[in-house]
Amino acid sequence: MPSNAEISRALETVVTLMEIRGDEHYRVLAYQRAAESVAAAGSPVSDLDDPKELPHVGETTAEVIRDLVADETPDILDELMAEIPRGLVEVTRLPGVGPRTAGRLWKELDATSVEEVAALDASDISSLKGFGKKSAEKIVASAEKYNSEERRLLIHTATALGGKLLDFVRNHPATEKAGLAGSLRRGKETIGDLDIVAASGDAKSLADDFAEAEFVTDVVAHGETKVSIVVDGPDGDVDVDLRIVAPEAYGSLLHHFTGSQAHNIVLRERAVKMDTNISEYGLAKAGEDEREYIPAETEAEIYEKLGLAYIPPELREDAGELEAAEEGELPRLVEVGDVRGDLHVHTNYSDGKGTIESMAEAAIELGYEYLVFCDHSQSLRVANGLSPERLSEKMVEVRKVDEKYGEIHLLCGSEVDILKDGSLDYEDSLLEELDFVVASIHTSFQIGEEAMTDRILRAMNNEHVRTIAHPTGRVLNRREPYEVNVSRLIKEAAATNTALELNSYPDRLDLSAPYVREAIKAGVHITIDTDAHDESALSFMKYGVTQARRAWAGKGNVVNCLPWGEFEEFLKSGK
DNA sequence: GCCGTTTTCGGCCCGACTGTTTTCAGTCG
Repeated sequence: MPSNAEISRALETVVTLMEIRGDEHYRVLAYQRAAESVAAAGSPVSDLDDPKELPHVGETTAEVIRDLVADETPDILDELMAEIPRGLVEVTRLPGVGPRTAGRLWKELDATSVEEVAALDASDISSLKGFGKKSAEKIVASAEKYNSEERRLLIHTATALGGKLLDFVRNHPATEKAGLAGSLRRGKETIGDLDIVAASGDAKSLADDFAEAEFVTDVVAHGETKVSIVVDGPDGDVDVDLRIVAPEAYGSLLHHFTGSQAHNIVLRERAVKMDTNISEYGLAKAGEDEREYIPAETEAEIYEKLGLAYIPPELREDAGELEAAEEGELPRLVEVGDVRGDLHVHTNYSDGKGTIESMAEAAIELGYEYLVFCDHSQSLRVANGLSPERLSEKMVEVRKVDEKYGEIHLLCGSEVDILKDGSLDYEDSLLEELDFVVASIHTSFQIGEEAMTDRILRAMNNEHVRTIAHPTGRVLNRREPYEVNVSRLIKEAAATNTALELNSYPDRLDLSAPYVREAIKAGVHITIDTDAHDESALSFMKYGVTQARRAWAGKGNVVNCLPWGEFEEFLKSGK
């Protein structure tokens, strides 16, 4: 069954091919919005009775989605692919090349792929009407260095890089206020490019100095209020946009550049109905020729003027947040400060670097009330998994160290492997002695969706298993999730009172936010764990919390937000 | 192609920057 992401990507392909063909703008836009709706949907569209339940999906796009769900090629896609070379989709990804340009390169110069564009002579392109020498050379050069491997920044890398660039902007004498916006501020698990917004009475001097800063490797655009540059990231080029407005419009700009685009569009459509236009400069009375914007210094003013509760950045995806804000039904989102403990950390008993003491002391520093040590189980040799004997020894040591610290409760658990047949890597009698059991998969990934799903369901039905760690096994930028039916996992988790983990490691963040949202709707509890293998990784908790916020989670949905007394009850009461 | 607090037809968010242009189309977010 194709995932929402796969369905959305297929719709995006339809969009690009239609654009190249030159279809009517609003028809293309309709498919674009359908693609975004699918991507933002809180549960698999394959589970819906009718895709038309999604916003911006009508009868025509619903039929396309039905075909995609059934793994069939929709007529529109068949038709487009017969007409337009598929390779042109990739050509439109070249910087500065859009569907129009790609279409002309194909029709007038017979180039149907990035490779063929790279092989063109710049003079051939510049001989076409409307192209000059400069743009021709740019197109060929970007095709030559094009790398099809799209690597997005992981959230901790983007946070660090964005912080460094933001420091430069904040330290500039012309800057009054500045911040990070875009998908990083919305907390998306991976980030394509960085957006920085600034308030200044002297935009030009800030823009000029930013374009000439030492970290800049290329200047893509450089105007009075907007600068686009390229910097060196850990995995190659990273695009960065800086946008500057007057201080009194800072809230308007921050909102505009935080997005998402889809959120901004529905918000602005709402504003138009209220006779108001919204832009990065403020709010204006609709219909005026010369719009006079009344700037908003804070984002809150914008929502207030539209009769909406303030919508946190993590929710701005056009996924029902406007309706909830209107009804006053936005959840109070979980915060890092709500977290009382970490239920999944490793020590040097298995493959961690820290000791029981050093991890405990780091957890005390964070103000936690409890910490659960979950080292690997015996069959996971590569991670130095614990034999039953060593696990018993560890249990004794944890109890001993626990007495040493009055500030925190130390518990002994295990991250027990779910074996290929769904049985667990320790006997029940041993699991029973543990305070907390996390179960997860580290081997035999390729057994197919049916077998994988059954395997995990069986583990959930073990009375000692309290949560399933990194339930889909994805490693961002490195490994796709194994094939598994997450909706079935969620239903069984609800039925067996098993929690699901939101693993905070920046390259996992698994479960992903849309699934966590589905789980919460089904009444499943979430554990937000760091899976820390050393003391410093305990701080990854903030990334897990951010994803939980994107999933509309409040602290009531998160097991490890329980204060110690209630968590102790939770442990004792069993499943 | 989608959608409805004037509408089942006629609208559809808003603006910056570039290159090649004498007024704007294309791209991007």
